[in-house]
Amino acid sequence: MTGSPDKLHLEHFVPYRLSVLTNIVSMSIADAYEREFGLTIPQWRVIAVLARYPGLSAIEVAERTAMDKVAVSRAVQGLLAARRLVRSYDAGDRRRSRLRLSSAGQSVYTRVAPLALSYEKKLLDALSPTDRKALDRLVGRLIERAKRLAATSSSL
Amino acid sequence: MTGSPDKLHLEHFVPYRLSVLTNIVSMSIADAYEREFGLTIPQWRVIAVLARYPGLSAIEVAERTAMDKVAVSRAVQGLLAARRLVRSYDAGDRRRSRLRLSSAGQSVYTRVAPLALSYEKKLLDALSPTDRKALDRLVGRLIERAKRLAATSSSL
DNA sequence: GAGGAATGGTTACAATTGAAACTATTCGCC
DNA sequence: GGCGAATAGTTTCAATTGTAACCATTCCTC
Repeated sequence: MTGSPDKLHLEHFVPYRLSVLTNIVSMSIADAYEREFGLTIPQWRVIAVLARYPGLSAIEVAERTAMDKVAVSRAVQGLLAARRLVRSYDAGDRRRSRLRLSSAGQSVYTRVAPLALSYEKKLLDALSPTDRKALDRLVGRLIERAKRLAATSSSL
Repeated sequence: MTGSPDKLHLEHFVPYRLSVLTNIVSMSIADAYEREFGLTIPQWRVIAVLARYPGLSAIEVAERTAMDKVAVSRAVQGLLAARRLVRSYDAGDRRRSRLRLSSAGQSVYTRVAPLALSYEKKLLDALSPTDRKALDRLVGRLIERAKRLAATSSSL
C-alpha cells in the first residue's frame, strides 16, 4: 500500500508527485534546448506547432500550446529577432498575424524534433508498451478532469 | 492509435502533456490555498513536511520537498512572519535551524490538509481504483527514470 | 590549535513570469 | 456610417524565481 489513506504525506500526494516529475523533465529539456539551439521551451512550442500548422495567428498558437497570449507574444518576438519566424498580417483582418517558420526556423525544427522524440523515448523506456498506453490514457483523463474542476468554480 | 510514431505532435508529446496537467493542477491548488489561507505552494509544502517531521532543519525540509534551499528560506521567512512557524537553532551545530509549526501553524495544517486530500480525491475520481494504483506506479517509475537521465550527463 | 575546505542559510541582483492597461482594428447594430 | 463593445496583440510594471555571492559556523588535517 501507498500509505495511510486519510493522512497527508507529501511524498504520496499526487499533485506533488506530478509537479516533481514535470519539473525534472522540463528542466532537462529546457537545458538541452537552450544549450544546443538557444531555444526556450515557449519558443520550442511555437516552432513545433507552426511546423505542423503554418500560418496560424498568435492566438491560435496560444490555443494549441496551452500558453497565454503574452507568452506567445514574447516567444514570437524572440524567434523573429533570431530570424526563425516570418510574420505577415491577415489580408481580411489586419489585427491577425500569420506566422510561419523561416527556412532557418524549419531547420531548427528538423534538428530539435528528433532530439525531443529521443528524450521522450528514453523516458518512456522505463515503461512497458502496455504501461505507455496506460500512461497516455491516464494523463488524458486527468487533464480533462483537472480542467473541469478548475472550471467548476472554486476547485477546492 | 495516438498519432504517427515518428513525427512530433505537440499534443501527444508526453513532456508537454505532463506540463499541461501539472500547470492546471498546481494553479487550481495555488489559487485555493492563497484565497483560503494566504499560503503559497512552497509554504504549504514546508508546513506539510513539518507537520509530519517536526524539528527538521531548512536543508532537511528542502530534501523532503524537492525545493532548493533558497525557496525554503523564503517560504520559512513568510511563515515566520505570519507566526506559523517557530525556529530555534541546533545546540550541537548552531548553523542548523530546527523548525516547528506554531500552534497557528498546526491549525493551518489541520485545515489545509483535508482540502488538499479532497482536491486529490476529486481529481482521482476520474480514474478507477486500478487506474489510480497504476498511475502511482507509473509516475514513480518516470520520476526515477527522469532523475537518472538528468544525472547521466547531457540528458538529450 | 590554525588555516583552508565544506556546510547551513541568507541576501542581492538578474531574468522570467503574470496581470493589467493600452493600441489598433474589426464587429454589431441602431 | 458612426459609436460602443469585442478581439488581436503588445507593453508596462510588479511579483516570483534562479544564480551567484556572501556570512557564520563547523569540520578536517597538519
